[in-house]
Amino acid sequence: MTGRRPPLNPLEPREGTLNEKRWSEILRGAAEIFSEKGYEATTIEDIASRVGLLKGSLYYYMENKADLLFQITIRALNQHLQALQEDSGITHGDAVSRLSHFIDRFMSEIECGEFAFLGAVDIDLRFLGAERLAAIGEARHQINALLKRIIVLGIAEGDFDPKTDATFATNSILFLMNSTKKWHRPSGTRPIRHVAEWYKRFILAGLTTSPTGWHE
Amino acid sequence: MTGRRPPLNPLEPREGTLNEKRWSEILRGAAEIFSEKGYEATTIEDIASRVGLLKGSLYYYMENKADLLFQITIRALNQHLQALQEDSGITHGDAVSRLSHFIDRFMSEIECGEFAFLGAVDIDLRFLGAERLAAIGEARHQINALLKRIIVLGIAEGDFDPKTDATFATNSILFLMNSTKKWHRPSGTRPIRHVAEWYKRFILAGLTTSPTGWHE
Amino acid sequence: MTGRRPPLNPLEPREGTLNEKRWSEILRGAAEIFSEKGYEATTIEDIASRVGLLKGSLYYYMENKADLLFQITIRALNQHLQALQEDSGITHGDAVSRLSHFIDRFMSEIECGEFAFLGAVDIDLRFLGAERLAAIGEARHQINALLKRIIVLGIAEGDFDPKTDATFATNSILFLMNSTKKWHRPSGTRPIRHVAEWYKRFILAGLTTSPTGWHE
Amino acid sequence: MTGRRPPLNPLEPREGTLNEKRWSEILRGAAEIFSEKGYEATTIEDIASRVGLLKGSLYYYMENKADLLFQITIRALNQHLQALQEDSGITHGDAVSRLSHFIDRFMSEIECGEFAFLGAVDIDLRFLGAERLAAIGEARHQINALLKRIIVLGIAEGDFDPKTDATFATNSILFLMNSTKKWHRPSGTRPIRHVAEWYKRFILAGLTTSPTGWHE
DNA sequence: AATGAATGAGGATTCATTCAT
DNA sequence: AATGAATGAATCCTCATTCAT
Repeated sequence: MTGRRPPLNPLEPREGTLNEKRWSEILRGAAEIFSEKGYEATTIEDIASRVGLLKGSLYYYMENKADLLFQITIRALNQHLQALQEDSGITHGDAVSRLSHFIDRFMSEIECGEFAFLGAVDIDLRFLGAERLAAIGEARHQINALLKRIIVLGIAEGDFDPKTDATFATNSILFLMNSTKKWHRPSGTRPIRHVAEWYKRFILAGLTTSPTGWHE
Repeated sequence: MTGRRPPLNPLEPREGTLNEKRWSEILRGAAEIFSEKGYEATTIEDIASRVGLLKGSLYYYMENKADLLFQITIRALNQHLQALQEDSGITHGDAVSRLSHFIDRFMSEIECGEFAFLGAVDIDLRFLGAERLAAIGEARHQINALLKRIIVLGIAEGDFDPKTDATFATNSILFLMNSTKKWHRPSGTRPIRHVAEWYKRFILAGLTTSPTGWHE
Repeated sequence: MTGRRPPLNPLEPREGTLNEKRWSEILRGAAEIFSEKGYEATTIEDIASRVGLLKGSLYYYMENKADLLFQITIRALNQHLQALQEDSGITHGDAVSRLSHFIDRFMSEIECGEFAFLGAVDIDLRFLGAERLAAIGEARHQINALLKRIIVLGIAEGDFDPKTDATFATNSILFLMNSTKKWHRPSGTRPIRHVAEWYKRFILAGLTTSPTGWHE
Repeated sequence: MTGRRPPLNPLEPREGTLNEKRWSEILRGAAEIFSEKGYEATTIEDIASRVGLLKGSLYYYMENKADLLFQITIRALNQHLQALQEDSGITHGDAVSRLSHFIDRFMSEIECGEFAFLGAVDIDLRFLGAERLAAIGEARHQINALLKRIIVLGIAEGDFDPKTDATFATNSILFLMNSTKKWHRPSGTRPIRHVAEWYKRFILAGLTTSPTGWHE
């Protein structure tokens, strides 16, 4: 319990120390503003006042601004990953069913995960150091790998077109879903749920072996 | 010829008056650096020195930094739009063929259009004023509408699943293609061309009426 | 016992009330860091953690940062002065012998006095208020006066060159010895002891009446 | 002629570019304030306003605050060194005469060199990077070596006590002279000139072979 | 005695922008 | 057309200090 601890491992999720609730509030507040105005355009003061603190006080909790960006991103990714890994519909059954569950779960995270709002903009991670970038890359990779395995499975099972490039497909699907917040403004008549349904139909049809091949 | 003109219409493409070649060089240089480091992280000095000028000298050509961002974006979009509109494969034939050509042309612009590199990052347009944002929105809308018309046509022709929401589909396809540069590092064995082929197969299969419906 | 007392006399050695051992530890720790990094570059947190306390806790013992600097300096000077005054070799005998003892004692304080390390750098006292500066000036003056008396005596006794300006000589000798730590890194082959021997020879020869005058 | 040049060689004396006169003014102003208040206590704004510029404008000339400290120090040392090297009285004749000239010249630099005032305080160089510290160390070493050669010569010639440790002697003499400004406040009756005379007598007597040895 | 939390006044540095030449 | 010089507002971060518990 010793004030801001020394710059130990820069990846340390910084748990268990300090007022953990405050820290979460700060991350949340920062994430909101980052997604509203972008990382660079966001001022430390912006964040502080959203949380009801003074500029300097934030430094009791964080190392620096980039720290915030990293913690937010890694938290969001990890929560996302965990949610996917814990969903038994994703880890059991045939590939078509798994993929369907994957899309559902992924979209529901995008809609109501703790850092849901982050999806609205690509936050620029270039401000992070190499080590931190790597940590984020790793988390992303895990999600990627999870999906890729499903696709490979589907090809093996004969449900997905064998000509499918699993890497292309994986990236396409992930970026497709991640782009949702950029164009979709949820409304009563077209909630995110509908988009998820559309994705399922579109993606599954796109991957599925066409009974009758098509031109080319 | 006449030095910097008064703050006319902020959308004015600023044609004629000034050394058009220089201006293009500047836009190009700026675009490169913007996509390398992001808009905010790019300094006027960065741009100036890439073009071989001194900071202050840039102001002979431009109004301000955001000006640059706008001009680059609008140019890129307009070129993109024009290329699509002038491609007769996109404006003639059945929807399946048109969409196929649309994807091809779009991807080839992404690969070798004047501002191709821009695709690698979402450049943040929040720095632009409302008026300029609107102009960009309009250009984007036109591309969007072009594609949407094809999809609506395909549904009418019975080639695309009638349950398809044209708006969802349009956005999906556009964002899908626009995300390419974010994950694809072109290499000898998997050039962008291959990705375009994949997109065509994936998207068309995704839209096409499944002869035998699928689960749900 | 009574927490931090009101801002009494800023020179008050703060005896009694508080845990004297802790206070000494703190002074010692602070002195070390001051001499390592300089006064300004040293943070309260640096000091606190060296003593195993938390930033805020230090204020239970001290008034403020400058307080620390003052207490350290005045302690060091007083110990120095006392050591010199209590050395009978310095207060008895002829001037040559007294000066020789003075140098020995002074150098041994520099080597192993409680605040020996302070000598390595001139600690900047400009952060102290006038009153405290005066107190330090007074302590220094006493040491100065002690030495000066010896020199005057030596001149009177005819051992030192009558043309000697006692003030110049006093300052020269004192600053000479005080500069030792700035250039001398003690090693097995040239311990501080050797430097002290050199000083004795050099200084005494420098002051002693030249049997045969020299040029000028 | 391109604005503040890139952080080339951090030792570059930064000559020939920019308004050289301004740069000198800035160095001079900074040096004055550094010696008045110390490096850390000096604000960039302090310096700027002494030169009649605004805070930010200083950065047109310098890299950062430490840059200033370095340039000042290295300039002062180099001027000092040059003055010593160009004085033929120092490079010709017997050691006694050379040393005498050395002291004279050195003291006159301290009195009226461009950065004379610097002598009043030991400026803390810990803020400089390793490379710069090394450059300064080198300059100091040259001065040191110059003096040391004279002393070695004197011993060889039989004028200086053969028991003299040339390193000890060199450092003593240099630090002795450098400490002058710390205690001497020039006045009509005791100008620096007198101190120089005293140093010559004291130092030469201190080094010279005592015709009749003394105790020990 | 000690701590965790907060404060707020600075201070260094950056940079878009201006403008006389 | 281009430049060198200057501006000044903005921003990140530091740190001595306070204080309720």
